[in-house]
Amino acid sequence: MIQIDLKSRKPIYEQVVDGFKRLIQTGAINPDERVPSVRDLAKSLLINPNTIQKAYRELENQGYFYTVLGQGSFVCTRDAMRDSEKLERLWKAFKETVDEMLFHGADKDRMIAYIEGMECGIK
Amino acid sequence: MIQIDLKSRKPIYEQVVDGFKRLIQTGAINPDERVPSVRDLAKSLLINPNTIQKAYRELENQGYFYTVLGQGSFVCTRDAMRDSEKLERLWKAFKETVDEMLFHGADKDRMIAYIEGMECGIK
Amino acid sequence: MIQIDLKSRKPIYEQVVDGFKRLIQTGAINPDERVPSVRDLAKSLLINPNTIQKAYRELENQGYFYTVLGQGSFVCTRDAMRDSEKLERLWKAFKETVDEMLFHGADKDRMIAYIEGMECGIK
Amino acid sequence: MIQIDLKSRKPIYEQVVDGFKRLIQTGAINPDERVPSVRDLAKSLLINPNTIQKAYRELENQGYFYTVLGQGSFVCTRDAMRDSEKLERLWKAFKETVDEMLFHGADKDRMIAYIEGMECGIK
DNA sequence: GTGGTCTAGACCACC
DNA sequence: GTGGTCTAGACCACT
Repeated sequence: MIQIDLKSRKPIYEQVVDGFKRLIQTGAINPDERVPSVRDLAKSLLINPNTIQKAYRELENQGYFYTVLGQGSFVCTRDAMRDSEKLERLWKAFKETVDEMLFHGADKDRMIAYIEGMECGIK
Repeated sequence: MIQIDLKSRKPIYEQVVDGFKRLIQTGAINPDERVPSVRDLAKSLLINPNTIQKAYRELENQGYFYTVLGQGSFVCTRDAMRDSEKLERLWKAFKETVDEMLFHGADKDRMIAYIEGMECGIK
Repeated sequence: MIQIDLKSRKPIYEQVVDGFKRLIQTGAINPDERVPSVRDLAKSLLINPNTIQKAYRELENQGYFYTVLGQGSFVCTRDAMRDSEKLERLWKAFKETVDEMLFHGADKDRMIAYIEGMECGIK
Repeated sequence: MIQIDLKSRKPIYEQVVDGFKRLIQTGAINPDERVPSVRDLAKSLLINPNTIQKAYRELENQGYFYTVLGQGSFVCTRDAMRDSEKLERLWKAFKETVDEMLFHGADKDRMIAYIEGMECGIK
């Protein structure tokens, strides 16, 4: 389900976080769906459970997961994830990236095409 | 010239790197123009010279600066900066950001408008 | 009768305990009234009976319930609930909360108004 | 500076968090003041550094601390701490505590007197 | 079974 | 020197 690159400079727990965000965004896992237990995922990824727990905690802080004690972790519903502060940060990153791409000669039309071609995520 | 936010989680040397990229992209400094010496910049930003040194080395590696021994550092010409590998990384970042923004309900039109409104740089 | 939020970080058994305290304080259930059996409540709340059992034991320990073997659990009379130790704990929690609220700019008058507006319970 | 009760049921890292909140609220430490390094505090409290780090990270998430890489952690300015969501949670806790206190016969006037006697924290 | 806490100790990046 | 990451393994609370 999730790919980890041990050689990457990105911390493992962040890779796990980003991996789950992706799965959620693409609809591969749905709201209120249960995610693997900390121990199970740790075992299947050959990673220390503490590292997974850190990732899960981060996902909880960022509003993607919620936890039921003794039962496991679950994906939040989409409205629980709304967060204007988060969008603001994304806008900043978006602008910086776009600026740099255009400076290096990236194709505007291709960029726009990508945006237009994406599903909005709302089904 | 360059703003440093000590409270940011972004390493200072990265802030310096990004700051120079921005100055170059906006045309605030031009190809073959001389940039401040490591010591001077360090003094004016109240930052350890080692940190500036690291930033300059990074800018050299990324093709933005070149150094003439005994003379200082200079901004590269634009063709020297072309780098398909860099563009590829930017595309990846662009797609990830766009995906996450759309998932969180960002406005497509506003994103496209931003891209269209930007100057393409010097042609 | 009692609302359980599985997503809350508060343990379920604590939510049950607090729920009963609330029912007792508001007068929704009265001294010597019988409360549902462990099994019944577990079934109606869709919760493991062990969890309810733990909640009832806690309510007994805190002086809110008493149990008659073979007959079920009942609400204690109010005098049985007096407990200076408990009040002391509440005072500590009260002070801590008030301090933090004031620090974060909460409105004193609104706080006082709330206290004044509350019924003192049965005298 | 901070008292830890190893016997308490409250996790150590939470005790550290609450301890610092208290120091900040009482003005014992001030905005932009540096707090002890993770290692130093761990050594002086005879606690594992990881536990302290967890506490510091929590304080950062809650908006009380900020961190400068390689320099240490610092207390945030008061306006950085404003957070309506936090105040809402505190109000809920306040009401619950007040209700239970009144039910158990606590003295309204003493409660009000406590609130009125407190400094607002704004100096 | 689940997640949560804590320890001991290693290694890295940043300043 | 600073904080950040990761591991290995123990113990506890909740369901």
